[in-house]
Amino acid sequence: MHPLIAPVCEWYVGAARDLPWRRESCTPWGVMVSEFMLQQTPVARVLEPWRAWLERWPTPADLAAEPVGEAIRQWGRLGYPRRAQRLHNAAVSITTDHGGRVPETRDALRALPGVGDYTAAAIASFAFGRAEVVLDTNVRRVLARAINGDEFPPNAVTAAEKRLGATVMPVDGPFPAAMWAAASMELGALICTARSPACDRCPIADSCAWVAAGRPAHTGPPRRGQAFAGTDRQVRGRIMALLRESDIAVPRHRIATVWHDATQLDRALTSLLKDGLAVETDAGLTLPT
DNA sequence: CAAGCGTGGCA
DNA sequence: TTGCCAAGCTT
Repeated sequence: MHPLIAPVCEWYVGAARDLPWRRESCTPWGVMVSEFMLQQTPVARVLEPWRAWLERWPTPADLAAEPVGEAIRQWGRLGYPRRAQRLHNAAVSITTDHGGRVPETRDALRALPGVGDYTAAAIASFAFGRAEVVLDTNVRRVLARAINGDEFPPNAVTAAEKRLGATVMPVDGPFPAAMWAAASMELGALICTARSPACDRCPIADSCAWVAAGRPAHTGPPRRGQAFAGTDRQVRGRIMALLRESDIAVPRHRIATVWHDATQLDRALTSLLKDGLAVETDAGLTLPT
């Protein structure tokens, strides 16, 4: 057993947040919805939308029975509305191809729209207790610091990180792999954070390679940021907000009021139509049916 | 594989 | 204030 496992898991027992998708009563579908919503979105902003979503659609079949536009509308301001579209598509696939039950294996999960390596491993682990290497941004940062002595992991997941994750994951012993996955994520979220790590409260600070090295600043390629103001993303966001709030088709002249640059507006709208996040009728634009 | 994809809070 | 960051996925 890797020496990090016991202290991190024991810390987790006393420090874990009581998140609704971690409760025993939460269904695999509830776990899956949480994972989609948490992709690039903080926990605090997911709590209420998650509750409302599960109340409206308690099973994949409930969601699959409605138009994808309803999923996009219900998604609200969570951001990246294509996640709602893909979650709906995944619900349809689960209903038609998996008997209405969320698949249990990483490979079957990975085949669903919107489910990548991380989300497949996370659902298999948290919903079904399977032993999978769960590599999210938190775990990657914990491993980068504690084992490699780097402040931050590489920009994209590397083969070396996957090997390291597999090496550290417990195979037997007192701490299940799924517990390690949740505990190492929680450590990254609460203690070993990106901006201001609380090493004074960290259960593995005394064996952390980064702390031992004097917490050196990140070297190597700059971490890519995300511009937003003035980008097509911002324009798309404004258009989608308009469509979500309207029960009827929104004419193009009303769409035009949300952005000053007609060229950029047209580019954004065209991309939304291409992505299937909006559709055009004679009366104007609507969410897809 | 680097770039594109929303949104809001916090340092 | 502005930039960074938040349980990533797809092409």
